[in-house]
Amino acid sequence: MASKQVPYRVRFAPSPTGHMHLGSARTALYDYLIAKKTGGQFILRIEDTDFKRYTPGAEEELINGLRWLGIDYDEGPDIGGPYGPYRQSERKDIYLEHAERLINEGKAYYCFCTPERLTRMREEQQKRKEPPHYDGTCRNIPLEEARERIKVGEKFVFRFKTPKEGTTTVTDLLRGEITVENKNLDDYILVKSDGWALYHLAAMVDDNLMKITHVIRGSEWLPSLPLHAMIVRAFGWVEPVWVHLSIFLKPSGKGKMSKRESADLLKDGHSIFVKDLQNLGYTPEGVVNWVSLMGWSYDDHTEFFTLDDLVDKFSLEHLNPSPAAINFSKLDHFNGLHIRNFTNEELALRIAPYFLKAGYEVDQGSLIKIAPIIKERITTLDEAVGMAGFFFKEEIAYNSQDLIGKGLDVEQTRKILGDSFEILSGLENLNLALAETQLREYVEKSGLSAGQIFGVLRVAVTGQKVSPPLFESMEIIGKEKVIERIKNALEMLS
RNA sequence: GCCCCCAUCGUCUAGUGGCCCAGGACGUGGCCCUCUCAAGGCCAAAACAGGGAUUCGAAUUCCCUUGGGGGCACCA
Repeated sequence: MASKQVPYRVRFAPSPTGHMHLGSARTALYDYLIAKKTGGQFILRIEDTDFKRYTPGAEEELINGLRWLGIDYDEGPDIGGPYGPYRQSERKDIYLEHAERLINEGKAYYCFCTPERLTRMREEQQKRKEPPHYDGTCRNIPLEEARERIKVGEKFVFRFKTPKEGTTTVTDLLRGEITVENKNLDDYILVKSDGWALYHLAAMVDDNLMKITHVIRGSEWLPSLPLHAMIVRAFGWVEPVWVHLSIFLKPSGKGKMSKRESADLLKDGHSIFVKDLQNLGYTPEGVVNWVSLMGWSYDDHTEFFTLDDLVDKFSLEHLNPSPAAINFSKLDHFNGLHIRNFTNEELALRIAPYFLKAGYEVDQGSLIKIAPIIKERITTLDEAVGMAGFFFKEEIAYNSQDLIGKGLDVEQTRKILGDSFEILSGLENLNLALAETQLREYVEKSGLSAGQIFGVLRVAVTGQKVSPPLFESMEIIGKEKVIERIKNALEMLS
Protein backbone atom coordinates (compact mmCIF):
# COMPACT_ATOMS: atom_id res chain seq x y z
CA MET A 1 0.00 0.00 0.00
CA ALA A 2 1.47 3.32 -1.02
CA SER A 3 1.73 6.00 1.60
CA LYS A 4 -1.32 8.21 1.72
CA GLN A 5 -0.92 11.58 0.06
CA VAL A 6 -2.23 14.45 2.13
CA PRO A 7 -4.32 16.70 -0.11
CA TYR A 8 -3.02 20.26 -0.24
CA ARG A 9 -5.32 23.22 -0.25
CA VAL A 10 -3.66 26.15 -1.95
CA ARG A 11 -4.77 29.52 -3.12
CA PHE A 12 -3.89 32.05 -5.75
CA ALA A 13 -4.75 35.46 -4.34
CA PRO A 14 -4.18 38.25 -6.83
CA SER A 15 -5.39 41.78 -6.47
CA PRO A 16 -7.25 43.12 -9.49
CA THR A 17 -5.00 46.07 -10.10
CA GLY A 18 -3.54 45.51 -13.54
CA HIS A 19 -2.63 42.99 -16.16
CA MET A 20 -1.91 39.41 -15.25
CA HIS A 21 1.82 38.86 -15.59
CA LEU A 22 4.19 35.95 -15.71
CA GLY A 23 4.87 35.92 -11.99
CA SER A 24 1.18 35.46 -11.29
CA ALA A 25 0.91 32.85 -13.99
CA ARG A 26 3.69 30.80 -12.47
CA THR A 27 2.34 31.04 -8.94
CA ALA A 28 -1.09 29.97 -10.13
CA LEU A 29 0.46 27.17 -12.17
CA TYR A 30 2.36 25.77 -9.20
CA ASP A 31 -0.75 26.08 -7.05
CA TYR A 32 -2.74 24.17 -9.62
CA LEU A 33 -0.09 21.52 -10.10
CA ILE A 34 0.44 20.74 -6.47
CA ALA A 35 -3.30 20.71 -5.76
CA LYS A 36 -3.93 18.32 -8.63
CA LYS A 37 -0.98 16.19 -7.74
CA THR A 38 -2.00 15.76 -4.13
CA GLY A 39 -5.69 15.44 -4.86
CA GLY A 40 -6.36 18.72 -3.10
CA GLN A 41 -8.01 21.96 -4.10
CA PHE A 42 -6.85 25.09 -5.81
CA ILE A 43 -8.69 28.24 -4.80
CA LEU A 44 -8.89 31.59 -6.53
CA ARG A 45 -9.38 34.46 -4.13
CA ILE A 46 -9.59 38.05 -5.24
CA GLU A 47 -7.87 40.51 -2.91
CA ASP A 48 -9.77 43.65 -3.74
CA THR A 49 -9.93 45.63 -0.52
CA ASP A 50 -7.95 48.53 -1.91
CA PHE A 51 -10.53 50.44 -3.88
CA LYS A 52 -8.11 53.12 -4.92
CA ARG A 53 -6.12 50.65 -6.96
CA TYR A 54 -9.04 48.65 -8.23
CA THR A 55 -8.92 48.25 -12.00
CA PRO A 56 -12.12 47.42 -13.84
CA GLY A 57 -11.71 44.36 -16.01
CA ALA A 58 -8.66 43.11 -14.15
CA GLU A 59 -10.50 40.27 -12.47
CA GLU A 60 -11.96 39.21 -15.78
CA GLU A 61 -8.53 39.28 -17.39
CA LEU A 62 -7.19 37.15 -14.58
CA ILE A 63 -9.88 34.56 -14.98
CA ASN A 64 -9.50 34.54 -18.76
CA GLY A 65 -5.76 34.21 -18.39
CA LEU A 66 -6.06 31.23 -16.10
CA ARG A 67 -8.60 29.63 -18.38
CA TRP A 68 -6.41 30.17 -21.42
CA LEU A 69 -3.46 28.58 -19.68
CA GLY A 70 -5.60 25.63 -18.69
CA ILE A 71 -5.23 26.33 -15.00
CA ASP A 72 -8.62 25.44 -13.54
CA TYR A 73 -9.52 26.31 -10.00
CA ASP A 74 -11.84 24.37 -7.76
CA GLU A 75 -13.24 27.30 -5.82
CA GLY A 76 -13.45 30.93 -6.79
CA PRO A 77 -15.54 34.07 -7.04
CA ASP A 78 -17.32 33.06 -10.23
CA ILE A 79 -17.87 29.40 -9.37
CA GLY A 80 -18.34 29.57 -5.63
CA GLY A 81 -17.33 26.91 -3.16
CA PRO A 82 -17.80 25.87 0.46
CA TYR A 83 -15.61 28.61 1.96
CA GLY A 84 -16.83 31.70 0.13
CA PRO A 85 -17.26 34.45 -0.58
CA TYR A 86 -14.00 34.46 -2.53
CA ARG A 87 -13.78 38.20 -2.96
CA GLN A 88 -12.31 40.00 0.01
CA SER A 89 -14.54 42.99 -0.64
CA GLU A 90 -17.40 40.74 0.43
CA ARG A 91 -15.76 39.70 3.69
CA LYS A 92 -15.37 43.00 5.54
CA ASP A 93 -17.16 41.95 8.72
CA ILE A 94 -15.17 38.75 9.02
CA TYR A 95 -11.95 40.74 9.23
CA LEU A 96 -13.41 43.24 11.65
CA GLU A 97 -14.54 40.49 13.99
CA HIS A 98 -11.09 38.99 13.97
CA ALA A 99 -9.46 42.34 14.57
CA GLU A 100 -11.73 42.92 17.55
CA ARG A 101 -10.76 39.56 18.89
CA LEU A 102 -7.11 40.58 18.81
CA ILE A 103 -7.99 43.83 20.60
CA ASN A 104 -9.85 41.98 23.33
CA GLU A 105 -6.93 39.67 23.84
CA GLY A 106 -4.50 42.56 24.07
CA LYS A 107 -2.70 41.57 20.89
CA ALA A 108 -3.74 44.62 18.95
CA TYR A 109 -4.69 48.18 19.80
CA TYR A 110 -6.59 51.13 18.44
CA CYS A 111 -4.46 53.90 17.02
CA PHE A 112 -5.69 57.44 16.53
CA CYS A 113 -2.69 58.93 14.82
CA THR A 114 -3.60 60.81 11.66
CA PRO A 115 -1.93 60.04 8.35
CA GLU A 116 -0.52 63.55 8.44
CA ARG A 117 1.14 62.95 11.79
CA LEU A 118 2.53 59.68 10.55
CA THR A 119 4.13 61.17 7.46
CA ARG A 120 5.62 63.93 9.57
CA MET A 121 6.92 61.33 11.99
CA ARG A 122 8.51 59.35 9.20
CA GLU A 123 10.16 62.40 7.71
CA GLU A 124 11.73 63.23 11.02
CA GLN A 125 12.92 59.69 11.47
CA GLN A 126 14.54 59.79 8.06
CA LYS A 127 16.23 63.04 8.94
CA ARG A 128 17.63 61.35 12.01
CA LYS A 129 18.70 58.42 9.79
CA GLU A 130 16.41 56.09 11.68
CA PRO A 131 14.49 53.33 9.96
CA PRO A 132 10.88 54.42 9.50
CA HIS A 133 8.61 52.85 12.05
CA TYR A 134 5.54 53.65 14.12
CA ASP A 135 6.60 55.44 17.30
CA GLY A 136 4.06 53.74 19.55
CA THR A 137 2.12 56.81 20.59
CA CYS A 138 -1.18 54.95 20.88
CA ARG A 139 0.22 51.62 21.93
CA ASN A 140 -0.46 52.12 25.58
CA ILE A 141 -3.75 53.97 25.56
CA PRO A 142 -6.04 52.09 27.97
CA LEU A 143 -8.72 50.15 26.12
CA GLU A 144 -11.51 51.97 27.99
CA GLU A 145 -10.16 55.34 26.99
CA ALA A 146 -9.73 54.23 23.39
CA ARG A 147 -13.30 52.99 23.24
CA GLU A 148 -14.50 56.35 24.58
CA ARG A 149 -12.62 58.18 21.84
CA ILE A 150 -14.13 55.91 19.23
CA LYS A 151 -17.59 56.53 20.65
CA VAL A 152 -17.03 60.26 20.30
CA GLY A 153 -16.29 59.69 16.64
CA GLU A 154 -12.53 59.87 16.50
CA LYS A 155 -10.98 58.13 13.51
CA PHE A 156 -8.88 55.08 14.27
CA VAL A 157 -7.05 52.11 12.85
CA PHE A 158 -6.21 48.72 14.32
CA ARG A 159 -2.55 48.07 14.91
CA PHE A 160 -0.84 44.83 15.72
CA LYS A 161 0.99 44.93 19.05
CA THR A 162 4.34 43.58 17.96
CA PRO A 163 6.61 42.43 20.80
CA LYS A 164 9.50 44.82 21.28
CA GLU A 165 11.94 42.21 22.47
CA GLY A 166 13.06 38.76 21.45
CA THR A 167 13.12 37.23 18.03
CA THR A 168 10.65 35.58 15.69
CA THR A 169 11.54 32.55 13.67
CA VAL A 170 9.55 31.36 10.70
CA THR A 171 10.28 28.49 8.36
CA ASP A 172 10.14 28.94 4.62
CA LEU A 173 10.11 25.69 2.70
CA LEU A 174 12.87 26.73 0.32
CA ARG A 175 15.05 28.68 2.69
CA GLY A 176 14.68 27.05 6.04
CA GLU A 177 14.44 29.06 9.23
CA ILE A 178 14.35 32.82 8.97
CA THR A 179 14.88 34.70 12.21
CA VAL A 180 14.34 38.39 12.74
CA GLU A 181 14.65 40.57 15.80
CA ASN A 182 11.26 41.79 16.89
CA LYS A 183 12.56 45.30 17.46
CA ASN A 184 13.00 45.53 13.70
CA LEU A 185 9.34 44.78 13.19
CA ASP A 186 6.71 47.48 13.23
CA ASP A 187 3.26 47.77 14.77
CA TYR A 188 1.63 47.20 11.43
CA ILE A 189 -1.84 48.44 10.66
CA LEU A 190 -4.36 45.63 10.45
CA VAL A 191 -7.50 47.59 9.63
CA LYS A 192 -7.65 50.98 7.96
CA SER A 193 -9.71 53.87 9.29
CA ASP A 194 -12.36 53.14 6.67
CA GLY A 195 -12.91 49.78 8.31
CA TRP A 196 -11.27 47.69 5.60
CA ALA A 197 -8.63 45.16 6.52
CA LEU A 198 -5.17 45.33 5.04
CA TYR A 199 -3.57 42.37 3.31
CA HIS A 200 -1.70 41.21 6.39
CA LEU A 201 -4.86 40.57 8.35
CA ALA A 202 -7.24 39.70 5.55
CA ALA A 203 -5.00 37.14 3.93
CA MET A 204 -4.15 35.39 7.18
CA VAL A 205 -7.78 35.24 8.26
CA ASP A 206 -8.90 33.95 4.88
CA ASP A 207 -6.14 31.41 4.62
CA ASN A 208 -7.20 30.02 7.95
CA LEU A 209 -10.91 30.09 7.26
CA MET A 210 -10.39 28.58 3.83
CA LYS A 211 -8.21 25.87 5.35
CA ILE A 212 -5.18 26.67 3.23
CA THR A 213 -2.35 24.25 3.97
CA HIS A 214 0.38 25.78 1.80
CA VAL A 215 0.85 29.47 1.11
CA ILE A 216 2.66 29.74 -2.20
CA ARG A 217 3.49 33.32 -3.21
CA GLY A 218 6.22 35.54 -4.52
CA SER A 219 9.22 36.24 -2.37
CA GLU A 220 8.43 39.95 -2.31
CA TRP A 221 6.36 38.79 0.68
CA LEU A 222 9.34 37.46 2.56
CA PRO A 223 9.92 40.66 4.54
CA SER A 224 6.43 40.52 5.99
CA LEU A 225 6.51 36.80 6.67
CA PRO A 226 7.42 37.23 10.37
CA LEU A 227 4.45 39.54 10.80
CA HIS A 228 2.17 37.06 9.11
CA ALA A 229 3.42 34.26 11.28
CA MET A 230 2.87 36.44 14.35
CA ILE A 231 -0.70 37.15 13.34
CA VAL A 232 -1.42 33.49 12.74
CA ARG A 233 0.14 32.63 16.08
CA ALA A 234 -1.74 35.40 17.86
CA PHE A 235 -4.94 33.73 16.78
CA GLY A 236 -3.63 30.42 17.97
CA TRP A 237 -3.89 28.85 14.53
CA VAL A 238 -1.52 26.34 13.01
CA GLU A 239 0.69 27.92 10.42
CA PRO A 240 0.47 26.89 6.81
CA VAL A 241 3.63 25.75 5.06
CA TRP A 242 5.20 28.92 3.71
CA VAL A 243 6.59 28.75 0.21
CA HIS A 244 8.13 31.89 -1.26
CA LEU A 245 8.89 31.60 -4.94
CA SER A 246 11.85 33.26 -6.59
CA ILE A 247 11.39 36.68 -8.13
CA PHE A 248 11.44 37.21 -11.87
CA LEU A 249 14.03 39.67 -13.05
CA LYS A 250 14.06 41.47 -16.37
CA PRO A 251 16.02 39.74 -19.16
CA SER A 252 19.15 41.68 -18.28
CA GLY A 253 18.91 40.28 -14.78
CA LYS A 254 19.00 43.76 -13.33
CA GLY A 255 15.90 44.31 -11.23
CA LYS A 256 12.22 43.75 -11.63
CA MET A 257 10.38 44.60 -14.82
CA SER A 258 9.02 48.14 -14.87
CA LYS A 259 6.04 49.52 -16.78
CA ARG A 260 8.27 51.39 -19.19
CA GLU A 261 10.33 48.31 -19.98
CA SER A 262 7.25 46.18 -20.47
CA ALA A 263 6.17 48.51 -23.22
CA ASP A 264 9.57 48.32 -24.90
CA LEU A 265 9.44 44.56 -24.73
CA LEU A 266 6.23 44.45 -26.69
CA LYS A 267 7.93 46.07 -29.64
CA ASP A 268 10.18 43.04 -29.88
CA GLY A 269 7.23 40.68 -29.88
CA HIS A 270 7.59 39.76 -26.24
CA SER A 271 5.68 40.59 -23.11
CA ILE A 272 5.39 39.66 -19.48
CA PHE A 273 1.61 39.91 -19.68
CA VAL A 274 -0.36 36.77 -20.35
CA LYS A 275 -2.89 38.57 -22.49
CA ASP A 276 -0.17 39.96 -24.78
CA LEU A 277 1.51 36.61 -25.08
CA GLN A 278 -1.71 35.18 -26.37
CA ASN A 279 -2.05 37.92 -28.98
CA LEU A 280 1.56 37.55 -30.01
CA GLY A 281 0.94 33.98 -31.06
CA TYR A 282 2.28 32.10 -28.09
CA THR A 283 0.51 28.94 -27.09
CA PRO A 284 -0.64 28.18 -23.57
CA GLU A 285 1.36 24.97 -23.82
CA GLY A 286 4.53 26.87 -24.62
CA VAL A 287 3.99 29.47 -21.94
CA VAL A 288 3.18 26.89 -19.29
CA ASN A 289 6.20 24.78 -20.17
CA TRP A 290 8.49 27.77 -20.17
CA VAL A 291 7.25 29.37 -17.00
CA SER A 292 7.21 26.09 -15.12
CA LEU A 293 10.95 25.84 -15.56
CA MET A 294 11.73 29.25 -14.14
CA GLY A 295 12.58 28.37 -10.59
CA TRP A 296 11.79 24.70 -10.79
CA SER A 297 13.43 21.75 -12.48
CA TYR A 298 12.67 18.11 -12.94
CA ASP A 299 15.86 16.33 -13.84
CA ASP A 300 18.84 16.63 -16.09
CA HIS A 301 17.32 15.64 -19.35
CA THR A 302 13.64 16.37 -19.44
CA GLU A 303 12.37 19.81 -20.29
CA PHE A 304 9.45 19.23 -22.60
CA PHE A 305 6.26 19.10 -20.58
CA THR A 306 2.55 19.32 -21.15
CA LEU A 307 0.29 20.43 -18.31
CA ASP A 308 -0.52 16.81 -17.55
CA ASP A 309 3.16 15.88 -17.51
CA LEU A 310 3.71 18.64 -15.01
CA VAL A 311 0.93 17.46 -12.74
CA ASP A 312 2.68 14.14 -12.70
CA LYS A 313 6.20 15.43 -12.22
CA PHE A 314 5.92 18.63 -10.23
CA SER A 315 7.02 18.81 -6.65
CA LEU A 316 7.75 21.57 -4.18
CA GLU A 317 11.08 19.99 -3.35
CA HIS A 318 12.81 21.07 -6.54
CA LEU A 319 11.98 24.74 -6.26
CA ASN A 320 14.89 27.14 -6.52
CA PRO A 321 14.97 30.23 -4.26
CA SER A 322 17.28 32.42 -6.31
CA PRO A 323 15.94 35.18 -8.56
CA ALA A 324 15.55 34.25 -12.22
CA ALA A 325 16.02 36.47 -15.26
CA ILE A 326 13.29 36.07 -17.85
CA ASN A 327 14.61 34.47 -21.02
CA PHE A 328 12.35 35.02 -23.98
CA SER A 329 14.41 33.08 -26.47
CA LYS A 330 13.62 30.06 -24.40
CA LEU A 331 9.93 30.88 -24.65
CA ASP A 332 10.31 30.87 -28.42
CA HIS A 333 12.00 27.53 -28.21
CA PHE A 334 9.28 25.93 -26.12
CA ASN A 335 6.54 27.49 -28.16
CA GLY A 336 8.04 26.07 -31.33
CA LEU A 337 8.40 22.69 -29.70
CA HIS A 338 4.75 22.59 -28.76
CA ILE A 339 3.62 23.82 -32.15
CA ARG A 340 5.52 20.97 -33.77
CA ASN A 341 3.90 18.65 -31.30
CA PHE A 342 0.39 19.63 -32.37
CA THR A 343 -1.60 17.42 -34.73
CA ASN A 344 -2.38 19.07 -38.04
CA GLU A 345 -5.99 19.44 -37.02
CA GLU A 346 -5.01 21.10 -33.77
CA LEU A 347 -2.56 23.47 -35.44
CA ALA A 348 -5.15 24.42 -38.05
CA LEU A 349 -7.55 25.32 -35.27
CA ARG A 350 -4.92 27.36 -33.46
CA ILE A 351 -3.73 29.42 -36.40
CA ALA A 352 -7.17 30.15 -37.85
CA PRO A 353 -7.87 33.14 -35.53
CA TYR A 354 -4.63 34.80 -36.60
CA PHE A 355 -5.56 34.55 -40.28
CA LEU A 356 -8.99 35.90 -39.52
CA LYS A 357 -7.53 38.77 -37.57
CA ALA A 358 -5.30 39.60 -40.54
CA GLY A 359 -8.31 39.71 -42.83
CA TYR A 360 -7.97 36.38 -44.58
CA GLU A 361 -10.84 34.09 -45.39
CA VAL A 362 -9.68 30.64 -44.46
CA ASP A 363 -11.24 27.24 -44.26
CA GLN A 364 -10.29 24.47 -41.92
CA GLY A 365 -9.64 22.01 -44.74
CA SER A 366 -6.95 24.13 -46.34
CA LEU A 367 -5.38 24.94 -43.01
CA ILE A 368 -5.06 21.26 -42.21
CA LYS A 369 -3.21 20.74 -45.49
CA ILE A 370 -0.95 23.68 -44.78
CA ALA A 371 -0.28 22.75 -41.17
CA PRO A 372 2.36 20.06 -41.76
CA ILE A 373 4.49 22.20 -44.04
CA ILE A 374 4.59 25.27 -41.81
CA LYS A 375 4.73 23.46 -38.49
CA GLU A 376 8.48 23.38 -38.19
CA ARG A 377 8.90 26.82 -39.67
CA ILE A 378 7.05 28.95 -37.16
CA THR A 379 7.78 29.69 -33.54
CA THR A 380 4.63 31.66 -32.88
CA LEU A 381 1.17 31.01 -34.27
CA ASP A 382 0.85 34.43 -35.83
CA GLU A 383 3.88 33.74 -38.01
CA ALA A 384 1.68 31.31 -39.90
CA VAL A 385 0.02 34.28 -41.57
CA GLY A 386 3.22 35.68 -42.99
CA MET A 387 4.43 32.23 -43.94
CA ALA A 388 1.27 30.92 -45.56
CA GLY A 389 -0.89 33.91 -46.39
CA PHE A 390 -0.17 33.43 -50.10
CA PHE A 391 -2.28 30.29 -50.13
CA PHE A 392 -5.37 32.38 -49.61
CA LYS A 393 -4.65 35.38 -51.77
CA GLU A 394 -6.27 35.78 -55.14
CA GLU A 395 -3.36 37.79 -56.36
CA ILE A 396 0.08 37.92 -54.89
CA ALA A 397 2.15 41.05 -54.93
CA TYR A 398 5.90 41.23 -54.99
CA ASN A 399 8.78 43.15 -56.42
CA SER A 400 9.72 41.94 -59.93
CA GLN A 401 13.37 42.25 -58.96
CA ASP A 402 12.81 39.45 -56.47
CA LEU A 403 11.98 37.11 -59.32
CA ILE A 404 15.41 37.25 -60.81
CA GLY A 405 17.41 34.61 -59.06
CA LYS A 406 20.95 34.63 -57.85
CA GLY A 407 23.39 34.69 -60.76
CA LEU A 408 20.61 34.98 -63.29
CA ASP A 409 19.56 37.75 -65.63
CA VAL A 410 16.13 38.72 -66.88
CA GLU A 411 16.36 36.55 -69.98
CA GLN A 412 17.34 33.45 -68.06
CA THR A 413 14.61 34.05 -65.55
CA ARG A 414 12.07 34.40 -68.32
CA LYS A 415 13.25 31.19 -69.85
CA ILE A 416 12.90 29.36 -66.56
CA LEU A 417 9.42 30.73 -66.12
CA GLY A 418 8.45 29.89 -69.68
CA ASP A 419 9.83 26.38 -69.58
CA SER A 420 8.24 25.68 -66.23
CA PHE A 421 4.96 26.95 -67.54
CA GLU A 422 5.18 24.46 -70.39
CA ILE A 423 6.15 21.58 -68.17
CA LEU A 424 3.51 22.17 -65.54
CA SER A 425 0.80 22.92 -68.07
CA GLY A 426 1.40 19.54 -69.58
CA LEU A 427 0.75 17.76 -66.35
CA GLU A 428 -2.63 16.39 -65.44
CA ASN A 429 -2.36 17.87 -61.98
CA LEU A 430 0.32 19.20 -59.69
CA ASN A 431 0.74 15.99 -57.79
CA LEU A 432 3.75 16.45 -55.59
CA ALA A 433 5.83 13.54 -56.88
CA LEU A 434 5.00 14.19 -60.50
CA ALA A 435 5.74 17.89 -60.50
CA GLU A 436 8.96 17.48 -58.63
CA THR A 437 10.23 14.71 -60.91
CA GLN A 438 9.52 16.74 -64.01
CA LEU A 439 11.03 19.91 -62.70
CA ARG A 440 14.12 18.13 -61.44
CA GLU A 441 14.64 16.63 -64.86
CA TYR A 442 14.41 20.14 -66.21
CA VAL A 443 17.03 21.29 -63.73
CA GLU A 444 19.33 18.52 -64.96
CA LYS A 445 19.00 19.60 -68.56
CA SER A 446 19.23 23.31 -67.90
CA GLY A 447 22.69 23.24 -66.40
CA LEU A 448 21.50 25.57 -63.66
CA SER A 449 21.20 24.68 -59.99
CA ALA A 450 18.05 23.51 -58.31
CA GLY A 451 18.29 26.47 -56.01
CA GLN A 452 18.28 28.93 -58.89
CA ILE A 453 15.34 27.44 -60.68
CA PHE A 454 13.23 26.67 -57.66
CA GLY A 455 14.02 30.08 -56.29
CA VAL A 456 12.49 31.77 -59.31
CA LEU A 457 9.43 29.57 -59.12
CA ARG A 458 9.11 30.13 -55.40
CA VAL A 459 8.77 33.87 -55.84
CA ALA A 460 6.47 33.49 -58.82
CA VAL A 461 4.17 31.08 -57.02
CA THR A 462 4.27 32.32 -53.45
CA GLY A 463 5.39 35.90 -53.81
CA GLN A 464 7.92 35.21 -51.12
CA LYS A 465 11.63 34.57 -51.05
CA VAL A 466 11.10 32.42 -48.00
CA SER A 467 8.25 29.95 -48.08
CA PRO A 468 7.21 26.42 -47.22
CA PRO A 469 8.58 23.75 -49.59
CA LEU A 470 7.79 24.58 -53.20
CA PHE A 471 6.21 21.39 -54.47
CA GLU A 472 4.07 20.83 -51.43
CA SER A 473 2.91 24.41 -51.74
CA MET A 474 2.12 24.07 -55.43
CA GLU A 475 0.12 20.95 -54.83
CA ILE A 476 -2.01 22.70 -52.25
CA ILE A 477 -2.48 25.81 -54.38
CA GLY A 478 -3.55 23.73 -57.36
CA LYS A 479 -2.50 23.57 -60.98
CA GLU A 480 -4.70 26.32 -62.31
CA LYS A 481 -3.58 28.95 -59.88
CA VAL A 482 0.07 27.97 -60.09
CA ILE A 483 0.10 28.20 -63.85
CA GLU A 484 -1.64 31.51 -63.73
CA ARG A 485 0.86 32.91 -61.25
CA ILE A 486 3.76 31.77 -63.41
CA LYS A 487 2.17 33.42 -66.39
CA ASN A 488 1.73 36.63 -64.47
CA ALA A 489 5.36 36.52 -63.45
CA LEU A 490 6.39 36.10 -67.04
CA GLU A 491 4.34 39.09 -68.07
CA MET A 492 5.84 41.12 -65.30
CA LEU A 493 9.28 40.61 -66.78
CA SER A 494 8.40 41.53 -70.34
C1' G B 1 19.98 54.20 5.83
C1' C B 2 17.75 49.69 8.10
C1' C B 3 15.86 44.60 7.59
C1' C B 4 15.53 40.13 4.79
C1' C B 5 16.82 36.86 0.79
C1' C B 6 20.07 34.98 -3.01
C1' A B 7 25.04 33.59 -5.31
C1' U B 8 27.35 27.11 -10.74
C1' C B 9 28.48 28.65 -18.29
C1' G B 10 25.61 35.13 -21.32
C1' U B 11 20.54 33.01 -19.46
C1' C B 12 17.43 28.92 -17.01
C1' U B 13 19.44 25.10 -14.25
C1' A B 14 21.58 19.67 -12.39
C1' G B 15 24.62 18.94 -8.36
C1' U B 16 22.76 17.81 -0.98
C1' G B 17 31.32 15.72 0.92
C1' G B 18 34.49 11.54 -2.93
C1' C B 19 30.73 9.23 -9.06
C1' C B 20 32.45 16.65 -11.05
C1' C B 21 39.62 18.88 -14.11
C1' A B 22 31.19 20.07 -12.99
C1' G B 23 25.97 17.49 -16.48
C1' G B 24 21.53 19.33 -19.38
C1' A B 25 18.64 23.21 -21.94
C1' C B 26 18.27 28.09 -24.48
C1' G B 27 21.32 31.25 -27.01
C1' U B 28 26.13 31.60 -29.87
C1' G B 29 29.85 29.45 -33.56
C1' G B 30 31.06 25.34 -36.97
C1' C B 31 29.80 20.99 -39.85
C1' C B 32 26.06 17.59 -42.01
C1' C B 33 21.21 17.45 -44.41
C1' U B 34 18.84 20.76 -48.01
C1' C B 35 14.58 24.07 -53.47
C1' U B 36 14.42 29.07 -49.62
C1' C B 37 13.55 29.31 -44.49
C1' A B 38 13.21 26.20 -40.77
C1' A B 39 13.30 21.59 -38.34
C1' G B 40 16.69 17.65 -37.30
C1' G B 41 21.70 15.39 -36.39
C1' C B 42 26.84 15.99 -34.88
C1' C B 43 30.75 19.04 -32.80
C1' A B 44 32.72 23.39 -30.20
C1' A B 45 33.47 27.62 -27.00
C1' A B 46 31.30 28.84 -22.23
C1' A B 47 30.55 28.59 -15.08
C1' C B 48 31.41 26.62 -9.18
C1' A B 49 32.27 35.47 -7.13
C1' G B 50 36.74 36.11 -3.60
C1' G B 51 39.10 34.84 1.05
C1' G B 52 39.41 31.97 5.30
C1' A B 53 37.85 27.54 8.32
C1' U B 54 36.21 22.19 8.94
C1' U B 55 37.76 17.53 6.49
C1' C B 56 42.06 12.51 4.20
C1' G B 57 38.84 15.01 0.54
C1' A B 58 34.44 20.71 -0.73
C1' A B 59 30.63 23.48 -6.10
C1' U B 60 28.45 20.87 -1.97
C1' U B 61 29.29 22.48 5.57
C1' C B 62 30.60 27.12 8.60
C1' C B 63 32.42 32.35 8.83
C1' C B 64 33.79 36.95 6.51
C1' U B 65 34.03 40.03 2.15
C1' U B 66 31.98 41.30 -2.38
C1' G B 67 28.10 41.34 -5.75
C1' G B 68 22.93 40.96 -6.96
C1' G B 69 17.82 41.10 -5.57
C1' G B 70 13.59 42.15 -2.50
C1' G B 71 11.18 44.98 1.34
C1' C B 72 10.67 49.16 4.67
C1' A B 73 2.39 52.63 3.10
C1' C B 74 -4.31 53.66 6.32
C1' C B 75 -0.93 48.98 -1.56
C1' A B 76 -0.97 44.00 -2.51
